Amino acid sequence: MTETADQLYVRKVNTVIVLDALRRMQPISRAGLSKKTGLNRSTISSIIQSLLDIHFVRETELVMDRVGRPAMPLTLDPNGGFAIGLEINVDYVSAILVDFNGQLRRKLYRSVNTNMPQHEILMTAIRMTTTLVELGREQELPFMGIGIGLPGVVDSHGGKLIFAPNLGWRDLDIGWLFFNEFNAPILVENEANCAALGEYRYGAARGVNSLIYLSAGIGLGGGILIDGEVFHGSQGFAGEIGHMQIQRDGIPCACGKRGCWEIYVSPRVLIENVRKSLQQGTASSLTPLLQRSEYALTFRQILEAAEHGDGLATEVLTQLGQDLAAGIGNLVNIFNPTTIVIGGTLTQAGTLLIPAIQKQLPNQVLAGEHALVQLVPSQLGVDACVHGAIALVLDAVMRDPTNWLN
Amino acid sequence: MTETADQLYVRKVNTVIVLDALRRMQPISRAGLSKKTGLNRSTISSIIQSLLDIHFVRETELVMDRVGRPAMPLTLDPNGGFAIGLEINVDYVSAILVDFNGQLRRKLYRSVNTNMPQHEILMTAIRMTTTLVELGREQELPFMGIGIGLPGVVDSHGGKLIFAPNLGWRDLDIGWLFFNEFNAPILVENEANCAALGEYRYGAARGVNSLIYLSAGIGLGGGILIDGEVFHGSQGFAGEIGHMQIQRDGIPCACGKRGCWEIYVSPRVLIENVRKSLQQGTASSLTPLLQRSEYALTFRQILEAAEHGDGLATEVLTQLGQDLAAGIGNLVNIFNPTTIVIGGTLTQAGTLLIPAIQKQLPNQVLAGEHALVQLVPSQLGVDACVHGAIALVLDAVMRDPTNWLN
DNA sequence: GTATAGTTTGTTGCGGCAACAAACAAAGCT
DNA sequence: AGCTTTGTTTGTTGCCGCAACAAACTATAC
Repeated sequence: MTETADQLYVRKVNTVIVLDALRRMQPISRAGLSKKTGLNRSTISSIIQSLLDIHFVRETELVMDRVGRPAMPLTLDPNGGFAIGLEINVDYVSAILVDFNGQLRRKLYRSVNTNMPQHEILMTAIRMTTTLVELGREQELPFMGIGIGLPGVVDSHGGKLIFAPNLGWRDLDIGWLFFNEFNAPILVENEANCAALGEYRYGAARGVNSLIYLSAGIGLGGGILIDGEVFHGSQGFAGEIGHMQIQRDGIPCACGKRGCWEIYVSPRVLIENVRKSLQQGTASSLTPLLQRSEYALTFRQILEAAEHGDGLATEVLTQLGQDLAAGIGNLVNIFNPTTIVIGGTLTQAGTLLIPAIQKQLPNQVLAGEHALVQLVPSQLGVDACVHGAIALVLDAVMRDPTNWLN
Repeated sequence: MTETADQLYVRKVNTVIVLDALRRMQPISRAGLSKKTGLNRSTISSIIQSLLDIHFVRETELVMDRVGRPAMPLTLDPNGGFAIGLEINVDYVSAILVDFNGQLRRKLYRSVNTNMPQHEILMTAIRMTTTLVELGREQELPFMGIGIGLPGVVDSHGGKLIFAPNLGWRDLDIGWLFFNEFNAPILVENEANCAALGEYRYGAARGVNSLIYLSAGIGLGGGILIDGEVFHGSQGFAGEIGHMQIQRDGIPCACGKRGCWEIYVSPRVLIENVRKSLQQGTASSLTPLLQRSEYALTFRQILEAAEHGDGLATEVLTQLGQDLAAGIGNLVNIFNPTTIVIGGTLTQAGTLLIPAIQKQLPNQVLAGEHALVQLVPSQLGVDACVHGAIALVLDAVMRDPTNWLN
């Protein structure tokens, strides 16, 4: 049974249109909103009045720069409420408090590791969230909800974590857990999807409503946005682009297949390969680093070596670029997105790799130059996920403000 | 500027809901519609009256099978209008006339070939369409539009063909051409997308609103439906799954890359491979066929040979199954669709290959058994495209009946 | 066989609500 | 003073939900 329409529905639709226009074009006057949305001035006035009543919108200072009666600019009211964005990842938990107008108010960060038992990590996350909730309450702001980003397969509709291989977690009803604790809307989403949403709302792909976020670190995750909405597939398992097979008889992957994309482009695997080459005696400026400590080699060091002309580093990174281009080409052929955001550890390689891949792409894509894709490095970095989590909460409120009116 | 809501919009939304419910559940009474949609009986009565007026709906015979006042069953009225579905392909042009209730009234088919100049093929298509339009007009039905399916990259928004490699056509404003000729709505779409829509509305995947249609013949095309809508990507180039690279150092493809999926699974390439093996003297029950004529070998013959236990045919088809499974696995990891429809020439291999692939898929998919995908052979065969073209037209009318009311 | 009760369908009139149009007040600019 | 633009007020229009009602049938008792 699809949602039927009546007067209440009309009001809701128009309120959402006004809120969205306001968010994107603030500050803007009632008359301006009327022009932008096509709604009558009197209608705008009425809707704005409802939004003023609940502190979703506030008036600022009259501006008298033109002929005619001066306009009263409106903005989203920071005092409308607050949302919390939370990311539980393999080596850290991060949480932020953001007000209704999208301003960051507080940020918390704690290191964790996979040796810690599940409940300890969860308790850490809950404590951090509690701190932020109390902070928001002190400022007398309504609490709008918590967005949670997790590194695994998520049933975002049911608010459950299905499987997080790198955490070693399985079948955890985290939505229920947090709802019991905080009694507010809880929105759970895959980490890469969150990051995609974050870059779309506040980062490198602002306003680009068809994008793919590549989250390369330990594995290779993908967040897909179509029409500004996270793409889940029919059961919520979409976006596992890291295990796209690009070499049928390739290197075995932990997933059981061979030649998965992530084996060729994951920074972790790349570091491993460099280490092996060094141990086999390949000459490189990186050799001393490895001798100093077993775990010294980082992706950044390899990058710097390449920038200084090191042969091994350059070779490995060139190969990485080609492997990245192959997979990205496949994605473009399949999705034809406007933008691809390179996130995770790979972001660091942005300036070095992106131009090379960008140049190579037309050869990888059937539509050639027609299918213009913009490759950009992540702008929010590790914060992309928590900001996306915030967007989950605020979007939900903006899309259905009914519960908040009156 | 998003579409704002007012009373007219309310009426439109509810009319669409009623039409859709009616299409799916006909015959159904006003009271039944009220229960199914949640709209009040009086509202349903009012909307149905408008639809009766324009012959979109008709009343049938009272049924008196239960207690209470007998119900008046309603159906879509075939006399509401007619649509034409057209497919211009490499070796044939096909056109059908269908009434508003989806009933096939007439079907035309003509062989063409790539030696014919573009304008001759177009004239053939226009003549066939003219015949059908006249037929519809004779029956005094309103003309609702023409859907056109083409084997190439299409700008469906602008109604233009961008590039059709197998036809050798490029930059053809076919929407404008047909609009000038017939002065009715013209909807242009890629052939595989049309077929996907056809199977979704009338064929093997009825009601499954997340599906991928694999159109394997000369190349390998893909039609993607998300939420029952054709997925175009940001510029309309999405769905080129045939040129997904599954073997980075694989066989060179006509597109310039190596190891594209379609080289491994296209029936045409498969036949070529069998022919080469035979010429190199591999023992097989197919050898006599090849000796009879250079062009005798068909996909069906290879299938039949395999069914009779021929070694070469079995080997080649087993390999095909594995290659299909690899690409399908990638697609499932990326899209997690409910259903994948195997169309084109490959349909014939359905009973032989599908069980094998289905069994192998959990190994190819990260979510394993969780991501349930149903593989089914095409039901409409070569007619899938024209039926999808019809759906394009009828869906457009059903989604915005405003122009037809009054 | 007839009368009465009960059920379901579809229609009608009314109230409420939201958007729109038009008229108007406010407050500046030229 | 006239013009321009903003925002409010008032009256109108159209649609949906609600509740009452008529219509038309079945069920059941006598």
